[in-house]
This record gives sequence, structure tokens and C-alpha cells, in this order.
Amino acid sequence: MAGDSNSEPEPDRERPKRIFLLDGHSLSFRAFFALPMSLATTSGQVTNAVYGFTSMLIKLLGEERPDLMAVAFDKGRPTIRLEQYPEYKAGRAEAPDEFRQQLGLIREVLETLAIPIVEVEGYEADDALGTLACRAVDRGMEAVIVTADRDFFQLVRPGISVMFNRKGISDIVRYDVEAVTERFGLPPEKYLEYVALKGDPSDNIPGVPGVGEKTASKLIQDYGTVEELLAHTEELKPRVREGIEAAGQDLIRNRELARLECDLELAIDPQDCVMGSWDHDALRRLFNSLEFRTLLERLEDLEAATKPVVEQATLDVRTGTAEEVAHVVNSPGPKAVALLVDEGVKGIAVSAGGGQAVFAAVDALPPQMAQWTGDRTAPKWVHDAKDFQAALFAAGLSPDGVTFDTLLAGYLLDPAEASYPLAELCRRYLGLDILGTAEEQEADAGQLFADPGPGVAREAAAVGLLAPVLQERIDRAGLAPLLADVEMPLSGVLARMQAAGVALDVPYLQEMSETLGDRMATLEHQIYQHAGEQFNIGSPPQLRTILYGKLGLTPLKKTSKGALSTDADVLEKLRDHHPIVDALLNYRELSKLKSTYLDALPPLVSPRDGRIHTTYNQVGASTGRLSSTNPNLQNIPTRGELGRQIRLAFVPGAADRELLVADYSQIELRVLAHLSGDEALHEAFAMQTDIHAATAAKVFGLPLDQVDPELRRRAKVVNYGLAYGMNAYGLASRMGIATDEAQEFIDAYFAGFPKIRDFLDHQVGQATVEGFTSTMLGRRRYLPELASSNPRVRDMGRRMALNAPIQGSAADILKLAMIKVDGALDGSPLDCVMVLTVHDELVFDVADRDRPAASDLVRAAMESACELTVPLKVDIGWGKNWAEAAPAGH
DNA sequence: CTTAAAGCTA
DNA sequence: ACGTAGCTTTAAGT
Repeated sequence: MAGDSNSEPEPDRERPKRIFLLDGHSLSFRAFFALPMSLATTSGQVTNAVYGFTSMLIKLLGEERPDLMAVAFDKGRPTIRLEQYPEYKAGRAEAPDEFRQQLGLIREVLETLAIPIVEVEGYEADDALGTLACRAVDRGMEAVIVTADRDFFQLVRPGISVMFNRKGISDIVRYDVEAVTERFGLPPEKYLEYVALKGDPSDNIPGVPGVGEKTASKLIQDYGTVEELLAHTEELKPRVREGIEAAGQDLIRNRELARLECDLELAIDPQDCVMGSWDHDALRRLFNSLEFRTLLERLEDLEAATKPVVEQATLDVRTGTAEEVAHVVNSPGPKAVALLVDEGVKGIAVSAGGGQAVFAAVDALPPQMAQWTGDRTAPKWVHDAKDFQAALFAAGLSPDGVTFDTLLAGYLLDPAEASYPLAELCRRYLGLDILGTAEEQEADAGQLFADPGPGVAREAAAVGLLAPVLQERIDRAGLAPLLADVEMPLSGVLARMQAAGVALDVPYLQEMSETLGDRMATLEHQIYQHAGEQFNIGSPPQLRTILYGKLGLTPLKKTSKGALSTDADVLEKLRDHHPIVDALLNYRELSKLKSTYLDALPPLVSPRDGRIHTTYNQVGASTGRLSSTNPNLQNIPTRGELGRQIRLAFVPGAADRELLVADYSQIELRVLAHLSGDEALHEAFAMQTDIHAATAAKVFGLPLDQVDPELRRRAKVVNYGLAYGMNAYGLASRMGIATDEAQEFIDAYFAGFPKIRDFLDHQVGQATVEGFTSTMLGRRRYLPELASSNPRVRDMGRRMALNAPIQGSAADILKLAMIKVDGALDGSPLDCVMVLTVHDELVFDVADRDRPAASDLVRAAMESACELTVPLKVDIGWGKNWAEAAPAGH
């Protein structure tokens, strides 16, 4: 075959095997300095180097899928080089104790992962790696050296590349021949000549004074070798010449010191560098003892990804009779189910797994199937449990036994996604395009009206395949209790709340709309008079021209896109400069309230029950909060007289009922106290006093009774702002003070509550290392922003990392409370219906006779929803409308 | 149909 | 370069 260059490549020719050779010492040393020493086990063992090294290793395993691998370590003193040059690596500070302690742990990790370790007495790891790399090429393999040491650039050639860890633990650049040539202006075989001139401070090899990167590269480009350069020093510029001649033969010694040995006697050959199989028990024990939860999870995800998650790549769906669907339903085991809903349940598809599903069109669910949907002991898997249950509620049924929701699982696994279409989840977690491409889906949707059955059946079949895979991921991430005990039960609670709706006084809103309309007409006329012309007040560009062009007012702020802002903040400051401004502010306020609430809400009232039914989105907020749409009932005005008037329209369902409003008092600050363990904040809460006043007293060093309302207001801004990463600049503009004055407040605040700063710093550190933040219930939020090279993006990530655990834990608590209240009401005879949820507040529609009992039940359930180290306090109010029922002080 | 600017909530 | 998390409205450009 040799020489027969015309022959076709053999069809079964294997691609060359790739061996990854890791420089254990340099990588772990780099990790040690890249990660904070606060990364330690609860027993105090510092683990930053182990963590960083292991994290790099796992990333490599996942992204590169090496065929072979070895990790080299130094052993003993580098005798050979010390004989040549006693000063070799002299002056290098002894590695810190905290680092050396971790080397043993790193070996333990490697041994447990069954990755070969290489070391040779008297030589450095570098030489062993060089030898392995050269032999690997001889054996027809490709070698990749992973290191934080520049010396390895000398080895780069066809078949050998270097993955160089520039800084941190994730900034890794790959150098092949081309990349080295590009970077140093020299091919890799000239790298040693270059280093000889430039020196290597880390090995205590001096360079030529006055010769830096650029000159060294240029000289080698011109002369090729150190010897040639020394032979022609007379051609050099005087300053360079002086340095080169003074260095003389030392340059040759320098070069040889940096040269890596490639023919050591090694106990292991590249082809023996196989990765063995893992002892999973040992692995779990080790990673648990190191408290590497996330790394263990990444490792297990990695292993899961290597084997196909499901066998079949296609779905097997068909349309059949209701009897056939009932037959599947009656077989043992959990069922994936999907409904066809079009003003009632018009079809049902069920899958018992295996990618198979059968669909039947129905007028209404037959009794047997209706019974099954409400059978708590019959496990049902769905995509979007709230929607599924809402459809059944609407059909007059009481769904139960919904045990898994692929939508909620997808959300918990990564709550920052914009949406969780089933097809996308299948692609991501099954690696299969089983629901077709976006185009095919669109084509499918076009046929939906003619024959929607196949689409619904495919949904059921896909859920059947996806659910077990997602459950495994959920288990590994420690999210199983959050899914099973919080989000799943909550979906039913929310479905019932949506169905219940809240009563609205429509005639009142319409009357108010007319009143506001009249006032707007007057203001509109005044504005045109002041402007001297008619224009569209609702158009920011037109308003800009009037204010900053025609009327010559001073622009005070720009929008994010650079246009001159006309927002309320700016107008407020311009109020005294022109009478048009006051009219504009008033007009804006009325216009906003009229269009968004007064006019938008009445058409959304259901003709069936006269109530308004929002849709809660359980997967819409990346912190774990709920959101509300169509309409959004979580941003109904509350401030000002007009806000109060709008809330008057939210009423109980009948004359003999009232609204109960129960809200958590300062829940986010209580969560912060709990999570941070700050004693001063605990004390402030234990005193049962006004927390913002107490903060003011603490920060300004005054007795509580000397805190005036202005100091309290400032403390409140600080309380909320700083916890979320507000800086002195932001605080200053918000409080209307100078930036350095704001900085003094910040310093005083953190001095008064020292553990809050520790806690917040720890959140950012944790999120940077692990990639996500966690709430009290283990809800995650991934923050890739923290790894961005863009400082602005990174800073955004930092503020998200500060906020997410606090906002998210408060959301956890409210969700627990909703489930608890719902459960308690379910087992009670009270006529009390949960109708609204607004982040820290629940609203109930209650029969008059049950008012005292409802107060007690709701308060008890909410205050005991979760055990914190500070009390959870609930304020309760009653009223004939939402405004009247608002508890004082909220 | 999407984006920007504005403004409403916790 | 601007506390976090949302949703909806209008105007204006695609």
C-alpha cells in the first residue's frame, strides 16, 4: 500500500486517536490562584485548587471526549537541570501550604476517575509530557498538551498542539503551528531560541536586558539561531549588541534549560494511557467529602450524555377509538397524557412509553377516563400541568395524580430560558428531533384544524420519553423536592385560582374612565397652548422636539439608545422651568392609568361569571417568582389617590362577602437576615419594630426615637438598594445626595450589618465558581454573565447573583404558603377562595360569616410556611374592595 | 410584526 | 453606566 498515493482512503480507516496530556502541577497551581481560598469544605479544608483542576478536567472530558489521557506531576527535585544551572527556579517562593495540602486530594480525584498519573524521579512533569507527546505522534496519534506553562510551545508541530490556560480556569486558548507562528512571529521550532533571548522569570532564567518579546522575535527571524546571532553581534544596534554580547554563552545554556526532554524512560506508553471505568461509590464518597455537589452532577451528566438516552429516534403515533385509549390507560404504570382543547376537551392522547401514543377524538371525556384524570393513585405525566388541570377544571372535573410536568422540570433545570417548548426540551435532553424542525411544526400547525390528533399524540409520546430523562436530571441537581413538593402542587393551586378569578366593578371603572377622559382633554388643550401647536403627546420623539427644540428646555438625561429622555424623572426636575411640564406629567399619569387599567380591564371580564381571570405564568421569571398576564394583575396601581381609586374596583363576589388581604411584612429583608445570619438585623426584627427606622438608627448611630421620617426613607432606600448591588452613584441619584455622601451611607450600612456584606460577597463567589445561585429550597439560577469578558455584562451578572437568592427564596416561601393555605382551606368548611397572588401578598374572597376563621387560618399557614431564624410576620386587612382591605403600612 | 420608551407593581 | 424581577401600552419603523 505504501507509495500507492492514488488509492482511495480505506472506508474503515479510523481517525487518529487523540491523547490529552495534562500538566497537573501548572494547572492546579493556576486554579489555586484563580479561585478564592474561601472555597473550602465545612470542616475547613481548602479545596480551591482541587475544585478548579477538577472543573477544568470535567470540562475537557465533556468538550473534547479524549480517547486517551494522562496527568503528569513533578517528582523530587529537577536534578538534571539543577546540575546544568544551580540557579534554576531559585528565588521561586515555596508553594503555599494551602496549595501543597491539595495535591494529594488532586491525585485522589484522578485515581478515583481512573486517569493515569505519570511522574519520573529527577525530571519535571514537563519532560514526561514531552516524551509522551512525541511518542504519541510516532504511534500515529494526535497529542494535545494542556498546561499553563509557555515552555510547551516548543513542542507544537503537526500532531501536537497545546491548550494553554492563559488566566483563571476557563480562559484556555488552543495553539497549533499556525497559532504559535501568529502569536510569536516564529514557528514553534524556533520558540526555544526566542525564549533564550527573552528569558523566563518563572524559571529564574534571565533574559537579555532591553530585549523584550518584539526584539527577541525580530532577532530570531533575522538570524535563525542564538549561535548565528552571537556570530553577528557587530550588525546589531549598540544597546542590543551590548546585552547580547554580555550574555554570550549563557544564551545557549538558557535555551538548553528550557528544552524539554522527549526521550525519557517511562513506565507507561501513550497507548496505555487509557481511562478506566469509575467506581461510582468511591466517586460519590470522594466528591461528597470534598462537597463538590455540582462537579459530581456535571460528571454524572457527562456520563449520561455518552450513552443514548432513548433507543428510538421516531415516534409511533396513531389515531384510534376512545376504547383503545382507555385500554392504554388501564395498563399498569404511569401514563403520559395530552389533551386537545377547543372550548372544552375535544380529544385525548395517552402514551405508556416507548414513543408510542394513541389519540382519540371525543365530545367530552368518557366517564371512565374522566374518573382516571381525577384518580390520585394513577400517575399522569404532562407538559404544562397547570394548563392540563385548568382544562379539566373547566370541564367540571377535579384532576389529580399529575406527578410529572416536563415544562416545570425544564424550568427548574434552567429558569432563565424564555420558554420551554416540548420540541426544544426533546432536542436538548434527548438529543432527538422527534417533534420535527420548526418548519415541520409550522406545517403541522397548518393542518391542526383538519386533523389535530397526530400533534396531540406526538405530544403525549414525547412527554413519555422525556419525563424519565428529566426526572434523572432533576434528581442529580437536587431539585426533586422542589419539583414534587412545591411546583407540582402549586400548579393545581394556580389552575384553581385562575378558574376562580376576581370580581370587578365594571360600571365603576367605566365611569372613572370617562372622568379621566374629560380631565385628559383639558390637559391636552393646555399642553397644545403651551407648545403653540398640536402634536402627539404620546410620541416621545415629537415631545422631545417640542421640549428641547421649540421650548428650549435643558435635557437632563439620555435614554439607553442615546435619545434625549422625557421620562417622569426628568420632567419632575424640569417642573419649575415651564408650565407645560406639570400638565405633561398629569396627562401622562392619567393616560397610563386609563389605557392600561380603566379601559383594558373591563373587556377582559368574563361574561360567564363577571370576574376577571388572569393567567399565571409559573415558568416566566428566572428568580422563581410567578408572573401574571392577560391581564397582569400584579401591577395594579396602589400609589396615590388614583391608584387607590382603581383598587376600589376589585371587589368580593357578592354583597355578603369581603376581601381578605394577607401580606408578608418585609419578607425579602427577613430572608436576607436568615440567609446572612447577621446578628444586628436579627435583633432589629426581634424587636418587632419598624425595620427601616431601626436600620436608620443603626446606620446613623441614633436612638430609635430620634429617627425622623426623612432618615427612615433613606434607610429604606439603602435597605433595598444595597442588597441588590446598587452602587454609590445609583444611591446618590436616588436619594438626591452627592456620590461621596452616598458612599458614606453604604460604608455605615455594611459596618452596621457586617454579615450582610459577607453573605453578598459569598453569593457572588459561589455563583462565579459553580455557575449558579441557589435559593433556600435549592432553586437555581445560572449566571453565565459572570464568566463574560465584558465587564458591563459581568457586573450585571454580579447584581443578579445578589438578588436572585433573596428574591427567589422569598418566592419559595410564598409558594409554600400558597400550598399550605390551599391545603388547609381544602380540609375546612370555610367559604374562602384564594383569588390573587402578588409576590408577597395573597388575596381571598371570603363569606362574611367565615371572616374570623379565615384570618386565623391564613395567618397561621403563612407564618408557618417556612422556619426562618427570624419570625415571618403577616399583616392582614379586610375590606369591601382591594383598596380598603390593604393592611396599614403596605 | 418588532423595538423603544415609558410607566405600573413587589 | 446606572438596584432586581416582571407586563402592557403607544408610537414608529420593519
